[in-house]
This record gives sequence, structure tokens and C-alpha cells, in this order.
Amino acid sequence: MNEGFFAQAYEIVKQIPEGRVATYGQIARMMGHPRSARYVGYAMHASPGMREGVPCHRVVFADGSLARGFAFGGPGIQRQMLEEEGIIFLPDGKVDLAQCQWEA
DNA sequence: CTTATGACTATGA
DNA sequence: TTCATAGCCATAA
Repeated sequence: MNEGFFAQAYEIVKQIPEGRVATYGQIARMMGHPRSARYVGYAMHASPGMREGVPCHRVVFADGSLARGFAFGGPGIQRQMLEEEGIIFLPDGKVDLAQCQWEA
């Protein structure tokens, strides 16, 4: 395996349990790159995605919002997938990090 | 080698 | 409160 920044991000995301979500910054921090949050998202974009078992849909912004327009082919898709997994959404359209944010 | 870009985050107005 | 800008770091060209 090529232990690159991307592969590192995939490993972290793959460890997110079902019904939980993690923020880009949190993942970046886990991999030892607390300032590369932007690149974590980019890793998802360029990643093999769920095809490789990387549940990138469980990765959200620090405030619980999702990536719009770039996710999985259409807005709302990610939210639908998360709801299927048991993620709780707030009326604001954000994930309930208070209950669903992944704890290492 | 330098420059440009980006599924982010924090801060300021 | 929301919107805009700065800083951040890893790849690509």
C-alpha cells in the first residue's frame, strides 16, 4: 500500500462506525495533519469512494453541514444515505454532531 | 525550482 | 445572524 496522505485519510474514514460521522478537521487531526483538513476532503473527492469501502458520506464539515453540489452526483444524496444509516439531522439541515460525531 | 488549486476551518465585519 | 477573507498543507503542472 502506498502510505500517502490519501491512503491515510481512507484508513481513518473506513474506521468510522455506522451511525456516526466525522469532520474533515477531525480526521486530519487523527492522521497527524491537523491543518490539512482541506486535503482530507480532496482525498475523498479523488478517492475510490465507497467502491473501496470508504464511507466518505460519513465525513462532514466542522459545523455538521455536508458538501453540496460535489457529493455523489447530486445534493441531498449524502443526506439520504446518512439518514439510512441512522444519522440524525437537525432542522438546520446539518448533522447532529452532538449525538453522531464519531469519537475515536 | 515556483505557482496554482482545493469535499476545510477560524476569524472578522 | 450570515457573508467574506485569510491561513493552512499536500499534490499537480
